[in-house]
Amino acid sequence: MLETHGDVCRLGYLRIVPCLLEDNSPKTFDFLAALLHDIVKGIGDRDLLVSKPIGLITSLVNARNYVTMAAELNFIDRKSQLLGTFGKLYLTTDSAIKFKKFVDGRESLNLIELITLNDAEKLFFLWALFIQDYPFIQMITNWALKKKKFRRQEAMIYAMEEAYPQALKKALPPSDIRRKEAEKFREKRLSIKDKIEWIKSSQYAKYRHIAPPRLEWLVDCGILKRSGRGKYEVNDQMIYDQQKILKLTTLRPKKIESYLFNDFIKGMARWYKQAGRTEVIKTMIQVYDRMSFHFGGEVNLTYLECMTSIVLLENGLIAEKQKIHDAFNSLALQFPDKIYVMPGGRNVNIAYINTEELEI
DNA sequence: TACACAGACGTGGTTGCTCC
DNA sequence: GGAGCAACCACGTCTGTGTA
Repeated sequence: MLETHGDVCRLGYLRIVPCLLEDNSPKTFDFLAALLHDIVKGIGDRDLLVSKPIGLITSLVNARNYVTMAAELNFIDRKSQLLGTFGKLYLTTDSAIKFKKFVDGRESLNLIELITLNDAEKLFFLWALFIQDYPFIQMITNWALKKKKFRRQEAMIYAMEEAYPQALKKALPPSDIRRKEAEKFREKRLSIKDKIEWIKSSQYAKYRHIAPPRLEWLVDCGILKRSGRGKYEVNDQMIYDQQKILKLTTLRPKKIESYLFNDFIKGMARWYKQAGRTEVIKTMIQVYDRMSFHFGGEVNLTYLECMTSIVLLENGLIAEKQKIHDAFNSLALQFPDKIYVMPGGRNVNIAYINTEELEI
């Protein structure tokens, strides 16, 4: 489960962080925040935005909160202060190229481009969030989809007094004091009769930092939309199948990748052209090259398949993970001396492709 | 028009690292 | 080992504004 700050509402900013770490030199969070703040502070076309989004970076302090969020999402590895797994994975997308150029000053972006995710990125962040914020984000998503239309206040009450204690129960040992505290949230809130006193309470401060960002992340991923100040509703224009999102909210982390990139992605097929075998293989090799650059020689086969699916989506094509897996296997049979899989422990398979000598 | 509350903007306390 | 400092975390509070 992620530790959050109420400011950190726009997922789009997180795409910049891996680009800042691509040189493979460790950077402190404060230094990264200063870089991030410097890069985005000049972009001031906020008035042009129809929806007036919240969570824009306006100060060094909230840039710092975005860097912390990047670490929570595993875009940054806290220990080494280098790229984390999801940071490395993001750098293998086509979309990352635009942000690398932006960071280097070779391309300029406006605020809309900076905070808006394309469909492939929405899927990428959905993946990262559902893995890293398990099971809290699942519960909130499930509640929101069933509720259809709601106010921020009621979402906060549900999130903090029902979902949060349940999520902590799954995430923390029974002895952990935070579990016991969370179970008393409702009782404590009801004991405060005066609304002003409630809003000034430390418990309300905690609510505001934990629940609202998650609603905004679901807006960025295209599942919810804002329908006024503090109001949300399910986005009826979303590219996903609502039933499939509901199913996604019931899965354990181990099942999420497989479901997201097989059944779930099928629900998006009406918007995309099916990828052919050649397109799948060409993209997979391209993604492999990018991944081996960031991960070293050892490329996790599951990640390779998921990222191939995402990069295909960026190019208007759709292919399920199973189809990509089959393409990999058939290629491995065709070129046994250039492509193979080696066991990497804990059921993780490492793919090796000698791309230099491979002719497709 | 009042006030409830959303959103912005900190800040004090804690942790952990480095150097002597 | 402990002092000093930087980095980091967990709330806290103020202001502006949408809504009843």
